[in-house]
Amino acid sequence: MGTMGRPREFDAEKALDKALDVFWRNGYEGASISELTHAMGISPPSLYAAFGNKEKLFRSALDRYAEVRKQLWQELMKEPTARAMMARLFERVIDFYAEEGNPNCCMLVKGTMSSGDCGELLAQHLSAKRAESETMIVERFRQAKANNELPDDIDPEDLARYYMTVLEGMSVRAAGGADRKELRNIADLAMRGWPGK
Amino acid sequence: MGTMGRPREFDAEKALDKALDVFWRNGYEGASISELTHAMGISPPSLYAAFGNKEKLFRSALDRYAEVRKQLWQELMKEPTARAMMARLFERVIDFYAEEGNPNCCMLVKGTMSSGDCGELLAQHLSAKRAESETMIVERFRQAKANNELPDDIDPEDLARYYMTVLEGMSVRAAGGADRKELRNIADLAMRGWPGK
DNA sequence: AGCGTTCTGTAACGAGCGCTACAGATGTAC
DNA sequence: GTACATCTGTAGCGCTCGTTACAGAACGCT
Repeated sequence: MGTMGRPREFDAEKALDKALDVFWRNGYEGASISELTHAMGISPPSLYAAFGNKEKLFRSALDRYAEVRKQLWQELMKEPTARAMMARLFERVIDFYAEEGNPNCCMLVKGTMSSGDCGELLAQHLSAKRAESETMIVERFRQAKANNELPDDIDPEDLARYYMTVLEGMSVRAAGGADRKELRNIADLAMRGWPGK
Repeated sequence: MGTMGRPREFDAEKALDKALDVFWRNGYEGASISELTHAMGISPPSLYAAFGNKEKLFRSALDRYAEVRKQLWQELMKEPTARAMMARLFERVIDFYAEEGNPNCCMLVKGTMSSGDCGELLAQHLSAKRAESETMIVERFRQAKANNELPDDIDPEDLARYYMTVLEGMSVRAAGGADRKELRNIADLAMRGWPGK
């Protein structure tokens, strides 16, 4: 069997990327089907046949966003020290938020704040995605502690949560119009507070 | 002239407080007129006669939110040192975010992330409100620097922006389900990074 | 060729949105 | 009392939302 019937005339992955862009910019509720179909270059029935419905499409877009982000972060974990890793992560994130083409925010943060009542399950999905990134940092910090890079009274989980919080705060600032310089100042002060032995 | 015609049968301030609660919990787009009127205990025409339209109602609710918040913060500025002020501010904000009845977030942060295309002017209004709070901290830090509480190479504006960012990040975490203990850990690490001389 | 399967666009569904026309109710001014 | 001004609820406006019925088009299979 396999490929029976009329084949689809659009690239599902490219269409998903377009949908991701719309969701990222407007949030879940702010993105309408008509705007999505227009950006994706397909008609509503094609969208529903390929992605189920609006919520499933959002989840797919979210998975794609998280996947790309995870891949970018993964590289940084190889930095020789946890401190260097964190400094580079700040740089990366600043570039990401300040980049012209992008919406100036993290999609996961935006989704968390604007999910509202649009589905408790959706909020859980978002929470899980954020936790994935945080876990990467936790593990890097555990490794750092084993290497004696961190004071004894610092819990890797707490420290990871703290720096994730700063990053999430920076996303709010960026969405509010903060420029590259302001973001860099924030990152500098965060790194200045790095726990000394 | 003055009071001609039939007098209104509801308390406009109490109705505004109810509207604030709905907007706070659901955001601007997520709050429907029917939900608002139901919570406020009035009918749509009364709402429009008293508050203009949905956007103006939101702005009024926002002003009220910011006013209360500003008043709470103002007290803390009297703390003897900037460091003590900041520590107390963290406590206050944690209580605020962890309080049962409240939505677990800052309305200004939520509004900033979920405004989307619902009006550029609205985003500016939100931005101005956030700036007001930040200015309070900047001035307290300026005063602290004059008192030699802060290192020479620390700019009060930068430091205020940094701590505001942490607070905004904490709002994101709280919205994502963080409990009091997690928030306290974040605040502790932020205060641990307080710039030493 | 003919059939079954799947994709395509058009066009529309019911529901909810923000908002308001309207008529009745309730106050002041004369 | 009569006239005017304002608030009140009902009922509905036009619109957009997410979603789908439907008919036609494009493929593999026999």
